[in-house]
Amino acid sequence: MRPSKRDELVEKALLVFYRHGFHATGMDKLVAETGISKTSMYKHFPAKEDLILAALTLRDKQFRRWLFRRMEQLGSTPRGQLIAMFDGLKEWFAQEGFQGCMFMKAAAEYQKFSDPIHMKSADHKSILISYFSDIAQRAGAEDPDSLARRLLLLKEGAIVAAQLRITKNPAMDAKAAAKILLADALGQ
Amino acid sequence: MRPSKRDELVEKALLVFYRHGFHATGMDKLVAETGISKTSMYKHFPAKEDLILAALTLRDKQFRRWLFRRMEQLGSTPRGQLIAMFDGLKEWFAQEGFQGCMFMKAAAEYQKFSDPIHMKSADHKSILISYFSDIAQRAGAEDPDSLARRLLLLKEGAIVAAQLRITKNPAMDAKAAAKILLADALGQ
DNA sequence: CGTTATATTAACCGATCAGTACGCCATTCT
DNA sequence: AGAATGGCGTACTGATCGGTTAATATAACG
Repeated sequence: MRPSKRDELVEKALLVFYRHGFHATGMDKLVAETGISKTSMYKHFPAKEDLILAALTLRDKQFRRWLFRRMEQLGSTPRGQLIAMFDGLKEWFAQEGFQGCMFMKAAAEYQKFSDPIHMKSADHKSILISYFSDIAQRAGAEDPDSLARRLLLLKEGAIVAAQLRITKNPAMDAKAAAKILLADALGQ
Repeated sequence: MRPSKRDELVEKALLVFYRHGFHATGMDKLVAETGISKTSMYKHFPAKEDLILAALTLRDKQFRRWLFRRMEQLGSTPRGQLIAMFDGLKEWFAQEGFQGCMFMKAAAEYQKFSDPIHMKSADHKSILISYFSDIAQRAGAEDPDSLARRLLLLKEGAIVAAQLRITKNPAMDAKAAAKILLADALGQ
């Protein structure tokens, strides 16, 4: 099944938003970069906000699929998978075109908690916590939610550090810290 | 010398940028919110970017002064000060009008590493690391830089979590994690 | 009081913003 | 072949963007 014109638009818009930001990306620029006419865009999405939300939905799906799969590939045990997350992050940070977390940036530009874009960004992170918590429970953590929240802090911090390039290898810093936290939570 | 108009402008601009974002804040809106004429603004700052940089400089000074003082007040030992940072963060998160880290948001809107705004944001975080590292050394850490980087990850992660409200008490999650990392680094 | 320097209002600039109206052109149905 | 349909590019809308210009108002200082 060939990708529909709509999906093609969302995919390309996602890249442009990710690279240049949301407010900084005008619809005209989107037309120029995607080659899709403005009329078509507004036929699929009545407003820019709807297009942004669609892009975030796609990003959420893409990112989770990639991260979860990579964790499974790199880690053989539940504990190993949690630690492998940071190996996955390292790969992500090293990718050309890495520009930080799209949801963080979206929340930074649309700050109101009631804004659908902000809410969507928060949802993405909540889903990650649930996933981490499930694995933490299988790993035998006494308080899997607590461990999941701590690992999320390390992950988000590492992304910030990578985006700003304030440290050389934030993913491995986070990995080292995660090992210590895991040792504590799982009783070695 | 009477309080300069320039400082007044920067202070007010800082608040508006923090609350509404950078691209979303036009110069006309700044005129409306500060009561300062556009001509005066452009006399002090030749471009919007210069005003943003001045606001970030002020924010850097304000935030560091506040955080470092609070750490000294709440912690009596070097180790205690590092942990007290997260008590300080908790207070910050609870403040009305808390909207996340201004430098994160600035870096999110001005993504190019060569952009002065991005560089300024990264500088702020680097200074924090140095400060943490100094304290970590006084606390007797074997590798104070490494410990400082890990604590920064927790701090940045907590700010993200607080901004997005994805967990209830990110500052205390980070504090608990920090205690574990400190116990490991200081061999207690 | 007059001169000078500074701050103000307000209009204005071209460019761009999100969003819309319209006319061209190819396909399809008759 | 001819009419109708629907997708698409173009050009336009009023509003706002960052930034400038000119004339006026205010204050300081001799």
